[in-house]
Amino acid sequence: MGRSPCCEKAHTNKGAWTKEEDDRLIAYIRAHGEGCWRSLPKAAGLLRCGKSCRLRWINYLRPDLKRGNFTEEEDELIIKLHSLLGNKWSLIAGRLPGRTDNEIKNYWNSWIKKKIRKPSASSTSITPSSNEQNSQFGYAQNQQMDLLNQELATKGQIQDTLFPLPCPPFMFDIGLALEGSNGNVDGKIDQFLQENTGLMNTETWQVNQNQEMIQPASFTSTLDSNCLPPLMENIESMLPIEVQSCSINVQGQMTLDCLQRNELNEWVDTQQCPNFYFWDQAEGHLGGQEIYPTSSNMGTILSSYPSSL
DNA sequence: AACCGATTCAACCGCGACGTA
DNA sequence: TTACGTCGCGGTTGAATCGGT
Repeated sequence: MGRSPCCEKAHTNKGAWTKEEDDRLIAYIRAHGEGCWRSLPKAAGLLRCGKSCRLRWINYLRPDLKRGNFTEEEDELIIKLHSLLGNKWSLIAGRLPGRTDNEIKNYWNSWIKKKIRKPSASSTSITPSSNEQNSQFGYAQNQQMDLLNQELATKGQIQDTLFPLPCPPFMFDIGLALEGSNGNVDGKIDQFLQENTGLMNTETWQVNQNQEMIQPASFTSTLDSNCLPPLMENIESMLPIEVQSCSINVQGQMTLDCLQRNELNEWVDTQQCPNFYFWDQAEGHLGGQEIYPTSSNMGTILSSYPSSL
């Protein structure tokens, strides 16, 4: 026994919406407002699933939608937000008035594909990763990765956006950051962006001199089609013993949960998750709170662990 | 003009989160 | 605590369109 269907599929239309259906939906929502999508189709005289109505309205019919190409500013913002939020399209869309999560997702996916497929003369070697997700593309993953990285490294504006920090870039789990935010998601994201994009200035990060600065073009490891840049740096060469997952609570305080490396590696292996960044001996401030590598010589922040599971 | 591969984007699907009884 | 209903999200699909030959 599975989940009951969200609507009576036998009596619902699927596929492209007609002008008449659009008109009915618009008229109904103008008269009654959004909400109660399940009952809306019947009330509006539509032979559509409630979910379909919601999607049509949100992605296409809403009067406040901005149509047309993305501006450079929007481009930059999307990249910046994606580097922080990952595939949280709805959160990203929330920062771009008039844009929908679906639109941004499509845009991102086509943009990344374009980047990956762009030909290039050179191709430096990349250590093949054992991660099986590398094979999810039907082509030479490593080479394409390299091309992408080269492009990113040479595209000044985007690079500045992606790597504005004197410290290694990394990703946070915004979900954790927002935990307990009591609905003030916008405020938290604003705060989060301020703290982590423009943002973390030179004073706030002091990377150990022995720590080789990570250059964008040197990215190795995995990349899925939805995540840029790849943020796992040579996990096999990590020094390790002990790593920590990092989350930020609503007060901006860091919560560090220690994980054994084995445990981490096991988890990483099971994930198709390039959203990690590791670094040694990083110290600095985050969320107004000082960060120091703890007992081990490796201060590591994991993004997305394990809350996104 | 016709064909065909590439790209775009609207729509669908399944699942998790959340509220409520 | 559990079961159920609803909503919203993210991944995926496939039809339409574009662009090259």
